[in-house]
Amino acid sequence: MKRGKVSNNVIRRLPRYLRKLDSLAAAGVSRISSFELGQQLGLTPSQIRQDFSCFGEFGQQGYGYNVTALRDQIASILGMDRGFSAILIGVGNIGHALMDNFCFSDWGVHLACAFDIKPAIIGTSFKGVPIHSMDDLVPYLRENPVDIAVLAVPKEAAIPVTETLTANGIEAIWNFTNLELTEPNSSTIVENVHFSDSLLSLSYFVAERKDENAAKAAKAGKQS
Amino acid sequence: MKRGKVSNNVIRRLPRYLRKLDSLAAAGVSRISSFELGQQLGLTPSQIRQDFSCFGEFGQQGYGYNVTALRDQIASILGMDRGFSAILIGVGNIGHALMDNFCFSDWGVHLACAFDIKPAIIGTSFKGVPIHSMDDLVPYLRENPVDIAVLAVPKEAAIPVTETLTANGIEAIWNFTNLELTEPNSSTIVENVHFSDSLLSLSYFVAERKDENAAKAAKAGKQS
DNA sequence: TAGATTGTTAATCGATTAACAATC
DNA sequence: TAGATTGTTAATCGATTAACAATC
Repeated sequence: MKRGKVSNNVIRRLPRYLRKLDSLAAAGVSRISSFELGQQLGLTPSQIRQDFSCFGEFGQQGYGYNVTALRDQIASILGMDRGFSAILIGVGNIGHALMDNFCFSDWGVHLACAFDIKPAIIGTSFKGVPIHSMDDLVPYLRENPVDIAVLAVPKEAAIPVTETLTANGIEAIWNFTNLELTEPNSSTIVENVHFSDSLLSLSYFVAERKDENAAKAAKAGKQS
Repeated sequence: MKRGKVSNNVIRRLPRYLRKLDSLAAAGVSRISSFELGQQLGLTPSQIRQDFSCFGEFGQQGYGYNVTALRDQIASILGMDRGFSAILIGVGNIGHALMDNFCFSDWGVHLACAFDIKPAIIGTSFKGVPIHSMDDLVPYLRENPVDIAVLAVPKEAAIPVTETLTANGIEAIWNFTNLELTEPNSSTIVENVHFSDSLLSLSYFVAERKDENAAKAAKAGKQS
């Protein structure tokens, strides 16, 4: 597959394309043009065609794109067909919520097992995923190929656990702690899910909206 | 406060600045230059100064920035000092995890109460946050100012609940469902936390890394 | 065929980086 | 004061949009 230097912006749009195409397919739509797709996603047709052209030629002149074929191409670009394996570190609230609600297999990722320190849950399994002791983490990593570690431990444990993971060959971390794990010197791939960053962005937009409304009200008051 | 058209990129960096400044303050650092801050965040000093200059002049020539003063400025820009109120809709796994782990007040947001349909938890409270019946949602919205609705319901309920919220004056939604709520025609502010998008981006980078390594290995093999 | 729509090249726009006078 | 570092203007770089020949 063609995969020259692709910008981060493009990569971040791919999952949105995938979701949209999934829902189009579910709705029985079999073909779509970049124009129509752009309408539905709030993007320009040009941008959509540019984005796809980073990876190949998936459309047909005069016709557009086959929805399921395009979906499968994007799924493949995203690595969904590679059977990546993941382990979950930390079965607290957020870890448990992931095991319970988040269907890893929908996104082509196999959640092999989880690790925790709580004796009450060690040795049990949840939805078919066994929960091991943290003591077994290093031996496990030595014997099993793991592509992605899902980090959902309390923040006190984040740094030492991360060190253990990287020291034992983990190259990608899906980080649910509020800490910035990305170290400039490390080559580990880190994807952060920072709830607080997200909430604060929202808070910014709410504040902005309120200021605008207040300004409008003040102006209207002055005129009357 | 100065707040002309600020680009989305800048807004998304603000929470990172805040976190870094918080941790610098916690470490006892009282002043920092844009150069040093850039080093620690992987940004250029120019970009940092440009970003701040969207909102005012927070530094001092020859000195740099006072860490706590700058932190407070950014907190204010993000609306953390406005006492925004939030309600949580849906106390399932993810909703419960938020109530348990996520400290809304750390980010200046007051979580007033939660709503659910499960009789077993209606009327109880968790960590001081009362859980009401969904039947009480509309009356509640009529009588209480709510800035942000945190949407953590199962995806089947997402659309009708969203309609109820917007019909009753909610202007901002923090969306934890996997659905795209952003409708082009609606003026509601929506901030999505799409776990799947995040995982798929990570998956992309892992796939890319593996391809690179494979290409390197193939090349090395050919040479030997 | 004629109409539609792609993939790609060129033009525009916006964001990042560099440079520097102002000044603490 | 001299050195350091800001805020801002100018230059560069990259991403988005527009245009269009190719072609289904």
